[in-house]
Amino acid sequence: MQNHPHATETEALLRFSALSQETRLRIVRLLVMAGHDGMPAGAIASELGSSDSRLSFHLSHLEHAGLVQSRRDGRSIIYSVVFPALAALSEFLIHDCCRGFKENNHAGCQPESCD
Amino acid sequence: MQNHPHATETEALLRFSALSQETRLRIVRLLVMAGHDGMPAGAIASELGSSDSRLSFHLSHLEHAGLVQSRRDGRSIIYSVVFPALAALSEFLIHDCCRGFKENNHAGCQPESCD
DNA sequence: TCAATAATTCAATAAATATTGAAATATAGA
DNA sequence: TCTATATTTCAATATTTATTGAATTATTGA
Repeated sequence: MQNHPHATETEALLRFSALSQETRLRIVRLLVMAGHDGMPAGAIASELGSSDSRLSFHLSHLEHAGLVQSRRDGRSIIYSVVFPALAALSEFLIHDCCRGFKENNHAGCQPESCD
Repeated sequence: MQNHPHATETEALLRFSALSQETRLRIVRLLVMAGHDGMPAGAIASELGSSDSRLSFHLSHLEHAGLVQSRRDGRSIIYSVVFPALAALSEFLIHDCCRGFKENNHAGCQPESCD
């Protein structure tokens, strides 16, 4: 991963791009629910009704973007979500919210806070 | 906008897709900093060093996705960010975090919270 | 080692998205 | 009304991204 508390622009682009595809967005949401245990690729495929090769393509896309990680367990490859990457993504978006007037409250920046 | 506290999947896809382009991501970040005052299209274009027609294309893409809104002020069209749409996007991602065990703490779901 | 299971890779094709510059629309002020 | 300013629209082209199914790699247990 990274040292930075905020993702770089390139990372953020890669990650938003990864999330902008139906199957991949569903994978991430499924894995968020699965928590740190994760799920084997095959289970994700059958849950989402996708072919193995299609899933594999999307999983490696997500992994390349740093949004999910994988580990082998026997014949299965278990995928799980990288929570800090998701958190960094919202941070990146709301960075310096409203001209930085609320510098200590980025994550919670609300429209009414910006008056 | 919407009644739902969480964006629908279709909305989320549209929004992530809108954010997965360099110029558009920069526009959103610029507008987040500008706060509720917003910025005229031309000022955004010169700030980002983009042609007018390119900016216009990306701004209408963002507006269609519900991430920015526009109002006319004289000859200028002022764009500003739709903060609730940004907030709903992270909510959508982290929805039912870790099998919903932490149902009252979605936004703050951390990897170590999921054990 | 052999057969079965789990997942990935590859190449061809299909589909979606971005860029460019010229033309069009809308507003403001002289 | 005329001209300048601000922005959008359009069509052609270029680029990126997704899908499919067959072939490949890796692991397990008999």
